[in-house]
Amino acid sequence: MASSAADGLTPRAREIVAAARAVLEEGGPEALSMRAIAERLGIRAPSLYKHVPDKETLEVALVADALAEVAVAFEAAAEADDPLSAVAAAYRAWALAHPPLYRLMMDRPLPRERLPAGLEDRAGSVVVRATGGDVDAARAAFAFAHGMVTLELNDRFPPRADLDAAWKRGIDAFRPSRSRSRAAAPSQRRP
Amino acid sequence: MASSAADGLTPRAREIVAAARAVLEEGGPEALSMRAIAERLGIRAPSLYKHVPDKETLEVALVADALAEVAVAFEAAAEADDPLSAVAAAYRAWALAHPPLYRLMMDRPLPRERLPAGLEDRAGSVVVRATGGDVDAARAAFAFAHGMVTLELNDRFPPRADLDAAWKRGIDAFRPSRSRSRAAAPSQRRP
DNA sequence: GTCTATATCAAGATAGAC
DNA sequence: GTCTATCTTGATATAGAC
Repeated sequence: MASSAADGLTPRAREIVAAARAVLEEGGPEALSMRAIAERLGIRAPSLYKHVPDKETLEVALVADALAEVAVAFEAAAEADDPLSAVAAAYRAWALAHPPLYRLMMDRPLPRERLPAGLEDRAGSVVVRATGGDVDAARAAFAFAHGMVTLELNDRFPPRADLDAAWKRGIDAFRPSRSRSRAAAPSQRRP
Repeated sequence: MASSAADGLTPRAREIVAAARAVLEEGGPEALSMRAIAERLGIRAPSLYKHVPDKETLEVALVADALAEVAVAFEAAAEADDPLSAVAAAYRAWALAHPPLYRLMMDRPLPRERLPAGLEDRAGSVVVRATGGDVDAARAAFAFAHGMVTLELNDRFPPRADLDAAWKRGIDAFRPSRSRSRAAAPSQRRP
């Protein structure tokens, strides 16, 4: 649950990030105001600015923490017998456990220049390995998983839709397998 | 470009919806304020409320128009030799041509009770037919396409990523085909 | 490190005159 | 059908005292 400490944040700033996360996860994106974060800490909003320059810094910290957590979950799942299924399951589970944080992480371009170096690639390389090195399949699988999660979170499927079956159908489509034949040779370039 | 007229909106209200759409498409979601809509019409914001009850009604109308446009594009694409590829291409093209409208349509639950009856199903049934009646494949393909589009719109892929190849890889995975074998029999239920 | 007071801005919406 | 004036709310952020 906690996060890495390799960022440039003071201990008090990390407490503020933790409060921000709690506010976000409990109240959604609209609830994430400097006032609400301060209130959760028992202080006033202006006091936050002694520890954090602005709200955007908090959001970047939340995104970095989320990415790191997903990467950790992926690396654990990659050890399974069926890595692609396990990674997909980990992705789905994390997203459904943290909907507002997932949206904060995914609903806009990544602030790459403000993120720890290599963080983005950690999760990505796990997926490429899980598709047997096929980067096109890895990107397609990523898109599939992201699409399934957001459609699920946004209640876009019919009420009785069998989402487990849809997940399985998608994962099967991108799993490296001797039994699946395709016309063109799969691309084996590395990320 | 225009929209259906089967809604309960007066002609003046439809002009307001059109202005709202222009504001949204040109300025993004944050720009969509009642003030900005009014300004585009050369009037003041309070005047809008003589024609439209509130802002949410405008957003619902925009979503309904967007859904109808996508359905029309789908129905045209369904006539192609390779329906699934054509429908996917139509989806991608529409989304990339209207990013803020696409997000407005997709980034939250559908206001189903305020939408014209059957509108949601029109696009959905085209996809199910394009996957040969396999609803799991249809849902997976929908998720794949939605994921690709949003990741593309949000610049989440590496700068040099070959997205055309990823699209092809995904579509190939969900196309009904004699050459593709799977363990379990595909579900043939109808939506 | 926290406070109060305040600046600044912008949003949705209503009342009532014309 | 449009206007002005206004209400209400809520946001980020700064200044400066304690």
